[in-house]
Amino acid sequence: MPKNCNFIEKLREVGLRPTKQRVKMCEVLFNREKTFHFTINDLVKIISEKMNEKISLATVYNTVHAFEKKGYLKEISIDSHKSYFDTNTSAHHHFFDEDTHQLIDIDKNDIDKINIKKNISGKKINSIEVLVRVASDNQNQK
Amino acid sequence: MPKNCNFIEKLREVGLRPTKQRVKMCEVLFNREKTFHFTINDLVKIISEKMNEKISLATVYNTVHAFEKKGYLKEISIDSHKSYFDTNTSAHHHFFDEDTHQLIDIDKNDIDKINIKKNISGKKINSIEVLVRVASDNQNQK
DNA sequence: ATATACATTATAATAATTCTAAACTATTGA
DNA sequence: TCAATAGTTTAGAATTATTATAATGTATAT
Ligand SMILES: [Mn+2]
Ligand SMILES: [Mn+2]
Ligand SMILES: [Zn+2]
Ligand SMILES: [Zn+2]
Repeated sequence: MPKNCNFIEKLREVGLRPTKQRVKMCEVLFNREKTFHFTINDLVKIISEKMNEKISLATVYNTVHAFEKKGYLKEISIDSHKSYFDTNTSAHHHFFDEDTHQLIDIDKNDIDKINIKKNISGKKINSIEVLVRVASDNQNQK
Repeated sequence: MPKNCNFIEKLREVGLRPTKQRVKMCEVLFNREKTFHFTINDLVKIISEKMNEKISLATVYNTVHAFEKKGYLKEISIDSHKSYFDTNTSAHHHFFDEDTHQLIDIDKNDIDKINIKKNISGKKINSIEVLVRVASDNQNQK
């Protein structure tokens, strides 16, 4: 019944000890319907608001990186000044809203397949990702 | 005859005083045939090796940002831990070589036009950029 | 030339991230 | 069970990249 059981097993599967802190973070990160994009600061804020216990900043960093290494999270580069993370770990495309600084996944069906005609010799393609920067359309002013 | 004249005028055009340091940086950045991708550290190293005079780190930061604001440079996000800059200021696509951490422009003709079928309502698209991560193809081992 | 606004510089301050080492906890197996 | 062990958390220190400060220097317009 406690949905935590999922997470305890999930953590064990990849060899991470299911500590209180890690299970708590799993709940915040993975008990969601939609992809979650966040910065470390977002996450610390959410945890300290939603939960009543304290968690160390170092632990949030450690845990995010542990999850990243185990394939539960992915780091996204849109802004060289901040680290964004993503619960969608597959190669995928994003809108980046320059007004709100929000990342939004682009549905696979909403973009035509990308075709690279010429690659670099001796190299293989690991991923192809598109970043679409959007901002509010201010043509609708009188 | 001195190619600096270009840069002195170029700087004046956008209202930047053509100081010794700025002209020097222009030479390093824009006296090239191909697009130049660099980090601030790269640039400081190049200047201090190629030139004989000292330049302050703060000036390099200031000048890069001044050039960025005036449209001579563009910041590129591939790695949330480092700021990369690009002398190609148009919206364009990149290979990122994960072995060497080198950025390489993708020629416009080497990629099909990207088509986004569904946009976010009330937002206009500012740019569409593709990042292709590549790495050495290690299938060619005996 | 002079005045003025703008730039450069060394250094200090800030912010994000990582390190350290001591205290704590989950797991193992006697 | 219950220690022994390996792994984890934590507060705070250290590191790194970047930005701010404020004194000094320089370009430009009279
Ligand atoms: Mn990282
Ligand atoms: Mn920047
Ligand atoms: Zn995403
Ligand atoms: Zn480029």
